[in-house]
Amino acid sequence: MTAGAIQPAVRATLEDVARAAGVSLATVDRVVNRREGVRAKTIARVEAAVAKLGYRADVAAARLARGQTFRFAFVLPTGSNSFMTNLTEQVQRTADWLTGQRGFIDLLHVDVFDPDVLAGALEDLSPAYHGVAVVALDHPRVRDAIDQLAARGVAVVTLVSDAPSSRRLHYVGIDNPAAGRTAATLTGRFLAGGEGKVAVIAGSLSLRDHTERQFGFHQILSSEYPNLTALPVIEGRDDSERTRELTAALLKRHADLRGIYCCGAGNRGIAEALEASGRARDVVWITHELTQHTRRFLVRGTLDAIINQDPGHEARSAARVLLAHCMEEPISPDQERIRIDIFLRDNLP
Amino acid sequence: MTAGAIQPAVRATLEDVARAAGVSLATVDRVVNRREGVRAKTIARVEAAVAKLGYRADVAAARLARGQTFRFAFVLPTGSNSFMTNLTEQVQRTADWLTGQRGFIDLLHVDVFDPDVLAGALEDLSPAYHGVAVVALDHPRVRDAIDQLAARGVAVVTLVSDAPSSRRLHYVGIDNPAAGRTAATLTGRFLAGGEGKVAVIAGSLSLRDHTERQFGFHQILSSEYPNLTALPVIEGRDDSERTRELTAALLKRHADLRGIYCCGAGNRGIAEALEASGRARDVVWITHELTQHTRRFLVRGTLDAIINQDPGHEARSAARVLLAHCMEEPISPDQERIRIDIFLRDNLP
DNA sequence: CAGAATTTGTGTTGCGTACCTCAAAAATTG
DNA sequence: CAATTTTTGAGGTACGCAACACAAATTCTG
Repeated sequence: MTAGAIQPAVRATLEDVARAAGVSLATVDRVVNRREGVRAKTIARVEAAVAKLGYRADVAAARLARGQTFRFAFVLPTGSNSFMTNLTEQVQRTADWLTGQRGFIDLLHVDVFDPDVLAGALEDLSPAYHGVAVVALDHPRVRDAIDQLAARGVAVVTLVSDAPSSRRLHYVGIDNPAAGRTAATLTGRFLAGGEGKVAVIAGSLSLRDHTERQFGFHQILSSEYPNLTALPVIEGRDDSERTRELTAALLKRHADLRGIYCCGAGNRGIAEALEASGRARDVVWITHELTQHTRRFLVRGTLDAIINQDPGHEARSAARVLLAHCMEEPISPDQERIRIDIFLRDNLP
Repeated sequence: MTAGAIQPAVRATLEDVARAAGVSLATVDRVVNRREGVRAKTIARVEAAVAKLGYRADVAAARLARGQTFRFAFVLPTGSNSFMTNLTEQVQRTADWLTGQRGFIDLLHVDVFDPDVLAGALEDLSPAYHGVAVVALDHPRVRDAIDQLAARGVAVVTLVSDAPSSRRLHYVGIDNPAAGRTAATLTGRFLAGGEGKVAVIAGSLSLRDHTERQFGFHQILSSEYPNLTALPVIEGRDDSERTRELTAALLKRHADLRGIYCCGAGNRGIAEALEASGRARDVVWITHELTQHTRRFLVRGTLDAIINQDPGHEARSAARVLLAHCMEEPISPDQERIRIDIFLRDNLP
């Protein structure tokens, strides 16, 4: 328990290992870097010394000596919804950090909603990139472009939105069906046994993440909360004005509308319609992504809960995964798993 | 939008800056490391060159050259509740990571519930430590021990449990009143308008985090959910068996018990009592910390929600804060803020 | 056992920065 | 303008490792 004698804060170096194993520095180097031409017996001796001294390569020195640098491209959507603006900002902060780690990020903005444009951008990418992070689209052309990059030896991670059957290295984002299920459970429980209708508003049903969310939502709603009836999914195209009109119509048509789940953007429209109707307090509204707007609606009580994915975590995780892959280092999956955050008024960060 | 001509992946070095500024390497070194004896005019020239070239020190090279190493002590509770076991494990993983960053962590276990023992341990700490992370206790002797460390120039961060009026550098942990409010909102909303009693079980009211949580809980419950009556707080001493007995008695005495909020440990006891009573589905039970046990209770439906703080984030954040302080680097507050996680069955990681 | 092949040792260089010394240049002062 | 102080330059060493060349020692082969 007590402090007692603490070990000196000095790490074993390659030289120490060489001395302990009774071999030369070059041999240790051959062993730790897995080069050819060392007898099995010697390898064992060196590895024993490594284990005994607890040798760990000094990453700073190693990187310096290697002099490698890595270039990554981050391909994000053009357009300006708050979440993507936020993500862009976080990617920039991550780029700053990476600069200190001998990594470089180029930020490209393309219209990711158009498969051809997105695929084209990926195909045009300079072969100088060691890795690419892309907000993907689950579409044959995009998958193909990703596979081509992978075939060229470029590490690809999908960000926020996945292309599951492609040869991407990793997906950095939340489990969207689970997010939908979470929204359904919150809706169902907040309405605790009451009856009525629940509306689901998506940006577009051609976006995989939106469909996955609404799938998860319906799954739980129908199995666990039979007293609630889901209305047919409405497509708001992530546009506030259009979403406002649709929501207003919905409220007018269904006097027994008890809940709204929005699995895309366009939240400002929903808030306006809800507040104008005077039913903001009676309708349970749950949406995705913490932004300056959704935060305000939540604090005000119009919005009941936010399902969130943290763009900062996502940007950093994508960079870490790419970097680790390039340096042939392992990644720890549960540190890279993106959480589905739930925010109520009380636990807003 | 297109890839076009990308910059070479080479960073500007100190030499580049020297050349661009038309001064020698030594002068650049004096400027960037804020040493004495450089004219204001020259400083400006160098800084202009730094800005123009976007020079950022190579952290790897800098660390290597400095050759500094840092020693930190992490003082955690003895005893074996799941959360603390988990935290210990995460501190060990953080220690692994830190080793690569020239930092060393010694793990000390003491009985943090005894202020004298904890204060004694802090006082006995070797002066060789550059920083200390401690699961603190808000008690005069402990505060004093922390202040003494701070006076000696040792950076102290409190971990999970704070000692607010001490001279600690930083608190790494959640906002406990907010966590209590979150629990109250969940309880209130899950019971949506129903009437009845709600029990609050704490480990001990002498633990600041527990009292803060129950304070937040009561605050929201009384103001927002007047239909729910909070019973007097019960102290389970974080002991499963004792908590089981208390819960069983509670369930027996109050037929209209609708909710249980446990702001400490001892959850296995609550689960047993609830399941034995056959009222697991009717009573909304909310507790803290995701562990193997609480996860099981949540999946099974006995438990309704978990308020969580991520021990991995906490351990890494504490290490980052200590390291940044030692290297006189700034920290970014919102990256170090520990989130209050809400886990339902659907969004379990 | 000679010759070839394999394994190991010695030695060097360079990565980008920190930190140091000493001398040279420039600015300031009397 | 000389003497003094301040500022700048030149140069070196060290950090721990990677990467390489080449020589020496060891083992294997015919």
